[in-house]
Amino acid sequence: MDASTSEIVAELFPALAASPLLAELDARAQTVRVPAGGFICMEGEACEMLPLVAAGTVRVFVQSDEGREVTLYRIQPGESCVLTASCLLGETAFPAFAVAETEVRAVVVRLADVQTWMHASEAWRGFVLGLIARRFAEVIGRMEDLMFRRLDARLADYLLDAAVDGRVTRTHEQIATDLGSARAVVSRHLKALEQADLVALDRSRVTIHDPSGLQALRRRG
Amino acid sequence: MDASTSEIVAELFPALAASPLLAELDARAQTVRVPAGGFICMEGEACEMLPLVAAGTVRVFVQSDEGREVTLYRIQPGESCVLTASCLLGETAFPAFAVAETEVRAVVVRLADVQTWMHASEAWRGFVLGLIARRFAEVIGRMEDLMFRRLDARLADYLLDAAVDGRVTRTHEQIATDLGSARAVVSRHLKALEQADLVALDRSRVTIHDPSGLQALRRRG
DNA sequence: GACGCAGCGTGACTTCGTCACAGACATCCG
DNA sequence: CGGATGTCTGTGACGAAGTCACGCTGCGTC
Repeated sequence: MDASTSEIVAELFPALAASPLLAELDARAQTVRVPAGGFICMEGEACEMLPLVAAGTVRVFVQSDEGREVTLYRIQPGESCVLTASCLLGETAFPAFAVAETEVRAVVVRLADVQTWMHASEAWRGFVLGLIARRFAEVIGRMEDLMFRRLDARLADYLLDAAVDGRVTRTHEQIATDLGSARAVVSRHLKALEQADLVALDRSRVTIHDPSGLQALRRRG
Repeated sequence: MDASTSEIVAELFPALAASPLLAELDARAQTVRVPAGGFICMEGEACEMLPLVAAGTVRVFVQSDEGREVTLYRIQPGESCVLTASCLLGETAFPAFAVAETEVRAVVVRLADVQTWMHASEAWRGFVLGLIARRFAEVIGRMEDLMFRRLDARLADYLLDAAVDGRVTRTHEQIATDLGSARAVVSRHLKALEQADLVALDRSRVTIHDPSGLQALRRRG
């Protein structure tokens, strides 16, 4: 069953639930579904819609000619694709890829409405600006991480963060693209962690045995 | 001799020269000078001022604990420190360092005025949003560059770009921090370029002998 | 069971960052 | 002029990480 635009906004985007804007959103925005694996926006495209994610997650990443990838960040429910907003407002081409990781439900706002409300609504303005600003800082932090920290530290971090019930159910390939590394390198590091009795390895799964041991790896090189 | 705020804005920030805003700027903004090497903003600081650069250049970079640096971008006259704007608007801490490379003259706008004009002036809003959006895209492009291209390609690019009259008057150390690499590595690559007769090396200077040879290195690798 | 495929393990090699140290050059000063 | 000091550069040795290639294993399908 689908929630209406105003229900979604009221629940997940409380900053936008002020009365004049909420009515506008209800009248002019639509809700859409994107299947898992669907493209939200491609590199070099002009953007025409701003999606406010209601359910599911979107992965935003850059990709090299040879196919190597680096995940920039993920968009969670209650957030928006600020790169889209950014290229709407700066009139630049979208500099990355955005793909639905799971099925995504989103409220989409047309370019013209984005602009209109930037001028008319203080709530909208604050919402969009805040998102862009926080993502900008986040991406810069990610860059520091990628450039300055060693892979074993980042891997330990990642495993602790991505674990559900002490398990990370992802392939080495997926882990590598999230970390901006290569599959073979991740496999080697995971093997080393296994030999140090910090984790156990199965097909598409890493089970954490010693969280505090991983914790110790997070800081140092 | 110093130009007045309104003269600077009229010349370098034409987008802001519309009449009501220009008068406000003239009344409420100040011009400042920062000596070469002076800090504009430090990592983790809250920002209170937005500088609009009128003369000189500002280098914005991130730094590791061990002192390695990566230059994110440079602010030229007519531009502004959008990271400052971004953390004003998103209420996040400044995620990098900004240092004057040469003496810098700038019009500074107080936080309160930045906010007020975001609401009141369409010209101001468009100016700030456009700057943030373009920088965001630029930083992501930089990240792709750092992660995916080999150093010799980036070095060739850099030399062609930074050359004035076929000469780059910088130390290997400076080149390395701009490229996000290490001095010794840059020295080695430059030596290789010299042995291939593409450049000549002197103390604090690289002279380009074969631009098209460098050009050929830009893409591949 | 044979086959195909996705996921993983591993060795050989290259690129790059780190560390250490030595030589070359500039500037300042006695 | 000659030495002292500091900056800049060259280079070797090493480790960390990316690339390439190949083979193995578990698991589904026919």
